[in-house]
Amino acid sequence: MLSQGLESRGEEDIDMAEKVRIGGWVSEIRSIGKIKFVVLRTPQGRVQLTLKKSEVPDELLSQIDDLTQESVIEATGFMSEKKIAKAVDMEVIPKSIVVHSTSERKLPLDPNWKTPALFPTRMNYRPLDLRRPEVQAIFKIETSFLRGVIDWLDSHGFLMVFTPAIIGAASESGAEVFEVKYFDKKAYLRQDPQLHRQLTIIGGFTKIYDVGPNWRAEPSHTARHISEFRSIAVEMAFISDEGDVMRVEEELLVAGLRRVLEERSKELELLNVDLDVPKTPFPELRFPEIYNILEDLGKEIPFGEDYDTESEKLLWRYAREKYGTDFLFINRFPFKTKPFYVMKAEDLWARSVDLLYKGEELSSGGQREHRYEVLVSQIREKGLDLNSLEWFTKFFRYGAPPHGGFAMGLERTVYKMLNLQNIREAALFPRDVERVLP
RNA sequence: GCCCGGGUGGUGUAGCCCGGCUAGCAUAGAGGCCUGUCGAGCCUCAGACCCGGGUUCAAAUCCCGGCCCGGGCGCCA
Repeated sequence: MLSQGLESRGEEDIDMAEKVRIGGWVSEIRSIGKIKFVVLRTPQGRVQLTLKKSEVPDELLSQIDDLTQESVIEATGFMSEKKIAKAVDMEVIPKSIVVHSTSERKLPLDPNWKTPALFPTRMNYRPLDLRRPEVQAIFKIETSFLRGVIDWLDSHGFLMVFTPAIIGAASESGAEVFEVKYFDKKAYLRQDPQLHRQLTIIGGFTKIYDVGPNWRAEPSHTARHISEFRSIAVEMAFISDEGDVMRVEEELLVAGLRRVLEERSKELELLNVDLDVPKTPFPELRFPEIYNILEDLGKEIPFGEDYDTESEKLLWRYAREKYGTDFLFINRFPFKTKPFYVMKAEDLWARSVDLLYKGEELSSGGQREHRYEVLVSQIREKGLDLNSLEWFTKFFRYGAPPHGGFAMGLERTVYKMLNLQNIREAALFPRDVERVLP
């Protein structure tokens, strides 16, 4: 039989005449002479068990003597008639206590956060770190955001699909991928579900999305990169141009943010985050005008070249001042800096769109090239090997609609939304160059 | 891949520049006192210089190497 969740069990029992059964992690134990307090972290909030020597059996009191912080216990008792404790959500007079698990006394980090632990310590002992309400808030918000996005996509006719995570050919330019042994062959973990989304479109599904993991073997040492991340990847057919893709992207973001505001006001408050639903459409800046804007901001980028990280920050502040938003589309990147599959707008510029959020790249996308001959000539232009991409390009010989899409990094979005110091905060068990455990 | 910074009790820090008494503080831990809330308080105890080599009468402190970690750039989500 499946064990019942603590949350539902507790709520049921409350209905039955103030008798409660409540389980949780011991957050504090205080002994004041002939009265003892145990504060639990529970799904219902912070719950104080109050044990007065005159009111509870001696066995219970001696049980408390051996209790340690972070042990897991379940108590049965009654709601206190008057709640004297101010700093907790509920006060309970226990009748019995079951100790499920005793924690060691010296903790590698303190979930009560009296002495804040450093980042590596937190990640080394992530399960204890996750017990902190502020940390849990991040993942509750993440879930609500994703749910809002998915509901929007579903209600707008997008089909949820799952494209493969193991791919037989390193996509594009042989960028940094993780190699895996695949029977007697080599295979790779996908860095993006991009190419298979396109093939799914060629398969006749005209509106799809794929939420799943991606891996990058880039040795990035920054606060905004992890080696494994989730993306919300959308692809749609019969678009008139990349603008259609941008409209979907901003609406889906708004739907996600709106859901967060609806469901997670407590968590936002806990994290001290002011969240607004941005106005649509988001402002859009295009190359080559970007060069002039940057020059006015004191940044010179050679014509035809990509901009850098500093430019992203400059453009954010520029857009904030001019349009009052943290979201900004950058369109028409130089074709030479983009992959072979993007559609050109003119010879030099691509229908290739990034979405910046508070100065960082949330997503990349745009319109893809669907014409076989053009695709092949772009592969030649990039100096790539036609044969190695044939597994992908050959399907374009049998009917491909105009299409486009984007991939939005989930952890990145949450990291920027909540003004976190590090993207790793938005991953339960982050993977990076230094870390694959726990 | 390139560059910068850092490793001191369980946790978090001071000390390092300018080498020298028993390595300071906070918090957590152990023990004691207290019948209400508070990050409760007070008293006692225990607990640390990443590893290896060098310089020196003397190294947490200076030098070299290693290991581990954080960040910036590049690349990207």
